[in-house]
Amino acid sequence: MRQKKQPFRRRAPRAERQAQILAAAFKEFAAKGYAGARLDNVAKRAQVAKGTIFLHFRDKKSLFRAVLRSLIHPVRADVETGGGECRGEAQMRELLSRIYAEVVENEKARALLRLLIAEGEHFPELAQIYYQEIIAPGASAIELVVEDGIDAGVFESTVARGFPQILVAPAILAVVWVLLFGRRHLLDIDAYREAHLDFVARGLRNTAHEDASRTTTHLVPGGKQ
Amino acid sequence: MRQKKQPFRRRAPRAERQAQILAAAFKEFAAKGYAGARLDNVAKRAQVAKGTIFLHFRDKKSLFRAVLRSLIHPVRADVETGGGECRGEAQMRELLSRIYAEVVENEKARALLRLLIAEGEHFPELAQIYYQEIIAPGASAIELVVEDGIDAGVFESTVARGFPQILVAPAILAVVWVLLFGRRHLLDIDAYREAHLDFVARGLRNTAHEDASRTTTHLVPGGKQ
Amino acid sequence: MRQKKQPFRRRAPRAERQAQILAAAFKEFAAKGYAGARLDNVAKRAQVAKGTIFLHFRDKKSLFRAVLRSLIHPVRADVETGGGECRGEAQMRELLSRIYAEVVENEKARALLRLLIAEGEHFPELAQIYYQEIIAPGASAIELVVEDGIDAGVFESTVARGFPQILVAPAILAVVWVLLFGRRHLLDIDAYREAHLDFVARGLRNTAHEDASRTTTHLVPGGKQ
Amino acid sequence: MRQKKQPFRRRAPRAERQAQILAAAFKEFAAKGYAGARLDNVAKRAQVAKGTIFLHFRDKKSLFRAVLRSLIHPVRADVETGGGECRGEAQMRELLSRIYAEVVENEKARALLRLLIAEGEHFPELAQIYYQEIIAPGASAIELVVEDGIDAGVFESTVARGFPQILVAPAILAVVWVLLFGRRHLLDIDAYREAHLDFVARGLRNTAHEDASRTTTHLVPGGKQ
DNA sequence: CATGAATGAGTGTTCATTCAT
DNA sequence: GATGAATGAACACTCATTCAT
Repeated sequence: MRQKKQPFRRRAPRAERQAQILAAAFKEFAAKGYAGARLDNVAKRAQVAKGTIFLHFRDKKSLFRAVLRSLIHPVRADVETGGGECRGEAQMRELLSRIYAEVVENEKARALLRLLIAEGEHFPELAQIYYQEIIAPGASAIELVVEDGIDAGVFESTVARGFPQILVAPAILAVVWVLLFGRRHLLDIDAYREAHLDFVARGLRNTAHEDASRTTTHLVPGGKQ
Repeated sequence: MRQKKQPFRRRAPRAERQAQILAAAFKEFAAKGYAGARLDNVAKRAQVAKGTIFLHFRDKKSLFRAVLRSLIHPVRADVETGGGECRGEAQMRELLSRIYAEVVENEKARALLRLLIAEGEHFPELAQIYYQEIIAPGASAIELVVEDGIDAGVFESTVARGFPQILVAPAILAVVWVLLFGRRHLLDIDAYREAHLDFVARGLRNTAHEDASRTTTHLVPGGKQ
Repeated sequence: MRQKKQPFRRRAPRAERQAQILAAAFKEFAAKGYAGARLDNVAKRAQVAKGTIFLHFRDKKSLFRAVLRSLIHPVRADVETGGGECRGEAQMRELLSRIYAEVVENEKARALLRLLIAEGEHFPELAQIYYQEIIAPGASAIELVVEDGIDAGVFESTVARGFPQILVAPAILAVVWVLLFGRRHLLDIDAYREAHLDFVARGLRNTAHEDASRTTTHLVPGGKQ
Repeated sequence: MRQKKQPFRRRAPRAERQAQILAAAFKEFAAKGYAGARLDNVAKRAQVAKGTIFLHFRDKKSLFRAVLRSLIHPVRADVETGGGECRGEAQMRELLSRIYAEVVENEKARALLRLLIAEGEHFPELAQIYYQEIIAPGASAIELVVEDGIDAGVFESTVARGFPQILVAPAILAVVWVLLFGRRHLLDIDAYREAHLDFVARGLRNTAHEDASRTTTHLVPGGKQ
């Protein structure tokens, strides 16, 4: 908290400089795509000389890779921070709500998806990393909740098995929607999320089981926006 | 000043030439994105001189717009060709199956979505057209089936109302999945589609109603691919 | 004068077509210069297909040459149409006035000069033709009047001899002025011409001679425009 | 994507580089006109990479403007460096002689005039600058000398008033002559100048005044060239 | 003859990358 | 290390010229 008296360094330390550039590059790539981005602009945004970029990154491709990697990791961290203690429908609702908060309503996560969709073919290892770091853990988390619910008898056993994607799909659609239509055809995300959660709950619910879980509906916080 | 060699010219009707160029441009744009595409390559692919492109399209942007428009319209046509005579679950299954055939398993439709996600911000009118021609009619079609099912008493009335997107979302996720992971993490589309249809059916079904519609399951053709 | 009933030809006869193109090309070259002119525009202005130009002229250079030649000849004709019967100052005034009418106040003649100044180095034979057809005869005409005036004792013998250009120079300056400043710094051509004529008259006048010629001042018509 | 060879770079101070490019561009524009000039050639002449031009000038137009401006200013400076102390005819002779030295016999000034005549319509602000910096001051200088001569009684008051252009016109004609005919029809500039000065002197001289000023004739240096 | 679609070398301009300072 | 001037290959786009129709 106290102001240090600039101990020794003339400029920002290496890591800080790198972070500056990454942040600037993210903005530029997100706005223009890989091919459309100009390193001149990145430098300007980072308040750094153009040549400096090349001291930290071999070339434009490396910079792009570094940017995407730097976007993937924090999302992953978010995904991993564990869930609460509840089970069944409530747990599923909580999990999906976290996905809304951390992906759908997170501009960086949306930009990441856009860049991966747009350029993924030319940077297959990034899609791979994304899969390993985000998709696979996410899918596992969902499957875990489903299995647990089945074990507990509150979820029907046969539905959507093997395809946890089906349960998150509406969240992904929401991301795509925002990417495509942005401010033009606004989606009421809070209402949409609730509809999604209800639909999933209904789809999973074991109809043979006594209908107690229903009561937990809407107990999920509304999201920040 | 300027010398010519052997122009080797063949006159094709205007529309044909234009179609050639559009097809070539589609491939190039789909492969490289807007900024990454090279008109040189488009010309090569179309077996046409570079200058010829500009005889048919004012500039790169116009060509891009024309390509996307030419992709949107056939999809729209597909969406419009009406469904069969059934109602309720069977009709919903048929409708969603058509979406799989025409969007998920249609490379052009996937490429269209990729390009719109990638460049939509720079060509907002294209996203708008896409919305009007594809999204809005698609959503209406789904809502119609839902309303009809509710009227017939076979669908629960309260679920996913106002958000038909939720019902198609898994199909869109499949598209995104293919765009992101392509051959790397193959999705068993046929199985996925069935899981999706079952889940939707389950989610919509009016549990108070006698359970007859279930029998129609799996009557849908497996898709081409 | 009577309308012929289109004897046989389908299109304009060759010479007429050629004249159309020349007229159009003149406008385009005058407006844009040689390098800046576009044959597409020439064709449009001539209401002819682009290819047609090449049926009448080998290439752009030939067309340019033909245009300038077609401009030079009529001016030459104008210069040659003989003068009146007067001598001395009155004759000089008449001669210079004709130059104003035919060169300074003639848009085509001005455009010709501009094109020759601009491109003359690349088309030396055109400057040569211009010299032979316009400059040399013009200079001779002036010298003739001067010699005649000297013989008649009304002009001083030693002045401006060998350099008839000096006497016309203000007219040329007027052309250059219009080319440079056009509507921006309008020259009152009528007043300017009179000042020029007066100055020349004064410069030539034999002061030993009785001052009778002075009376002819301003008897020259004021020019059209 | 893009590979570099051996950049062989030498850093010159910004102004020096700019001057290199301007000088090269002047040569190219003077030789080919605006539209005919090739920036490739400019770069070659300046021994600079093509891209370097755009580091110093936004585009071809800007470069052209900068070239013309850089030509106008020194001429202006020349025009301004004041005259001697003499008056009347001698002063007029000195003034006109300076115009010969600085405009007629100065290749850059001639090229400037050619470019302005050729392209002035497309760069009206340049003609305007030329007017303000060169034509207007030049005209004023001449008028000053004329007025002064009239006040001193050595010049006739009514002649060429309001049109100082008439007095310089032969010098401008000489420029145009050189531009049109160059080496083909050489003008003996020294003799021409003397004829011009004599003619002007004669035209201005107050015949009522005692004829003393005549003695100053031919005291003017012959010009360099 | 006339047309105008087609050609492709050649333009102005950009921008990732290098390197002298 | 940091800078930003310099590079030049690569790009979008032009336009004189050709020739099948």
